[in-house]
Amino acid sequence: MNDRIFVTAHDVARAAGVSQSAVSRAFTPGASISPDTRARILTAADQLGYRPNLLARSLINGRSNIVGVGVGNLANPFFVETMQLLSRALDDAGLRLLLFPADSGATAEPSIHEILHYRLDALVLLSVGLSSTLAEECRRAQVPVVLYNRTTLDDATSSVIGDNQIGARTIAAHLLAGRHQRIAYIAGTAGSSTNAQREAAFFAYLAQQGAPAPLREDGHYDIAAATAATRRLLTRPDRPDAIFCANDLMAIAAINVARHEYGLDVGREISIVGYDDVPMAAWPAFSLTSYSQPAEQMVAQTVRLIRILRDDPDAHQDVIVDGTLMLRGSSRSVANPSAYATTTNIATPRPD
Amino acid sequence: MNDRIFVTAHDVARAAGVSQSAVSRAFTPGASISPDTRARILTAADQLGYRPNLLARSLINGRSNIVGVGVGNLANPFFVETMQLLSRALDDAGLRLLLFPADSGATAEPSIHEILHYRLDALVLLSVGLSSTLAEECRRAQVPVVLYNRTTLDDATSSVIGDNQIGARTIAAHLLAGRHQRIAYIAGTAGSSTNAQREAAFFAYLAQQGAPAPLREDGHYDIAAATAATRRLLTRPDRPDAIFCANDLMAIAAINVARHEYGLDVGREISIVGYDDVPMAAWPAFSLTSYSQPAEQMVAQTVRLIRILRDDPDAHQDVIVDGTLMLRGSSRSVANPSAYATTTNIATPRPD
DNA sequence: CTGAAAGCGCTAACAG
DNA sequence: CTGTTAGCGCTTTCAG
Repeated sequence: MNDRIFVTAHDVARAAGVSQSAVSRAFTPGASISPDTRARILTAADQLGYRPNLLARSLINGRSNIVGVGVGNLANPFFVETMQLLSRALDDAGLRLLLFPADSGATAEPSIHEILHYRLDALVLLSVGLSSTLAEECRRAQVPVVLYNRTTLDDATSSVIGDNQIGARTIAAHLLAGRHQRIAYIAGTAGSSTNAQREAAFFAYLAQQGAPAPLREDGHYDIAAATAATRRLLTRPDRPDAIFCANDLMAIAAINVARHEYGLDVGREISIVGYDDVPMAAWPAFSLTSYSQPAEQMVAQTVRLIRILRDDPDAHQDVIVDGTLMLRGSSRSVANPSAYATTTNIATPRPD
Repeated sequence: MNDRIFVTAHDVARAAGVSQSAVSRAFTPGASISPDTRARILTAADQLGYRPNLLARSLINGRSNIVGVGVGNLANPFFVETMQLLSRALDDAGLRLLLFPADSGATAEPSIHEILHYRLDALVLLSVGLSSTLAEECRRAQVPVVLYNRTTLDDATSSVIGDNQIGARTIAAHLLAGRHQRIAYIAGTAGSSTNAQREAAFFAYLAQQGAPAPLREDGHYDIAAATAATRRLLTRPDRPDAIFCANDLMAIAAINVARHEYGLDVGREISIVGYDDVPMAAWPAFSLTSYSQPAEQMVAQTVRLIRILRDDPDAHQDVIVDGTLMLRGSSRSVANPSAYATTTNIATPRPD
């Protein structure tokens, strides 16, 4: 066993000729201590290389300033972007980010059970489902949970999501306005609330407008599955002339297949639309029309919720953030996009 | 202030009619306790929803089982892949991953100074430089440092890197074998050891083979900068017919520019080669020839180092992991690749 | 095998 | 403003 010997507040106290609690005060922002002794202590501390042990501090005030973050699958750039923003936002809020891997599926990995043993200020689940046993464990451990890009019927957990209803409806309207005849939908993971909401709203809007029910394939929010799904669609005799993929990752897979395997002119012979508006969507290689989920705002809301829940664990709420349909080359252009922009934003960005 | 009340070992002890230390033993793997009382304690603990407080435990045994990970920029998919693998690998090793954002530059964010106050078992820096002050702080805090995809002259820090020398030489040989006339290099971040090593080896090999010195532009491992660099290169009257980009992210930016802005047939009119072999490189949209850095092996080595350093902080070592040149469509094909494969692996993978 | 007791390093009243 | 005194929740001798 490695025996690391650390400099403690006692050592500093002895060196500075003060009590150990004086050392503590010297390192506590608003504590009452004379500038003189404080300076002396800080000098001694610096010489000895002293750093207050945050574990001990957390043990006392009962909170660790640590937020647990469970991430399922970083293959989706939307979550990468989110991680990036979240780590900075938490940092700015003085919170540490304890990361743990989770299955994208409904249940989280066993390790989360252990992670809960830290006195987490909150637990954020990025597109990871909350199993009922995990919810129960968090309740017991008194760790507030924030679901990101996911919702649950459980009333006691907070969530931050984009407006999947409006997003899917706007995309449906966009495709109808483009006079597409055979529309298809490539679905995300079956159990996910994002897919459930997008799919329901998409199908409902089309039905409501008197359009035929779209074709449907499963893509599981996964490149390989979406690739296979696209192949199935494009091999059909009644090949669709428009595909709405439940996220950008799958849409990019679909573009790859349509263009490189079937030689289709994406944007003319077939329209492909995604969801999330990941940075890659703007690349000329894809120029993907996509409904944006503003990660920056969603992260800001997440941190806001965490700060509230830290002080009042029962103040759970659900936040819905607006998005925008980013019109790009992968979908057939329409004369007047704003004609169907009754409920949401639509933008025609210039390529980067 | 929110006052969360937690179940402690005392509560369980009272409920089970044993001493508090018995409760501790019940939760300590190899402790001497009768199966009978152990079972009784576990039952009581379960009923009360008791979880041992890991902060208190860490306070005693002096180690937190937490590894700090500093990440500069997740725009590069290589680091995303690494993060994914690393979080799982650490999890399997029973270690927690405390993430903090860092500048890609030489110095890490201020927050790292605070993160060091936890009793970290180790600190991993993903392609983030180690400033001398940070190194000094880690030494004082007795936190062993592992540099990932980076080296430093500092003898007291460990590192895990790919073989940049061989990689760059292999790429140079590949381009020469393809009879390219005007070769260019788009460099990564100036201060980074990866760029320094790749650039030096690339230039040295070309010179050694009697080839003219390549053109050179700065790409800073950044999409926007690499895009601009490529434009500068392709606008020249003596446009290069081959570009080696110091990583895949920049190579993909270069492909985008060459193909969509200059209408070039990448792989015939111009060869573009990257470094890292990120998953995207295999997509048909890019089909990027690239020298692989096997993230899986590099992560495994990193975790191995951490486990060693946990017990012996002075056991620093530098690990170099082999890569493979993945030949794809973005570079002019060569009759017999193995002809110049004197020092490394070369593969011609099938597209996914 | 078990309980009592002594801390891990720090903060937070409490007197002075 | 400062030192003293209790602990935070747990592990770990040390007796029994």
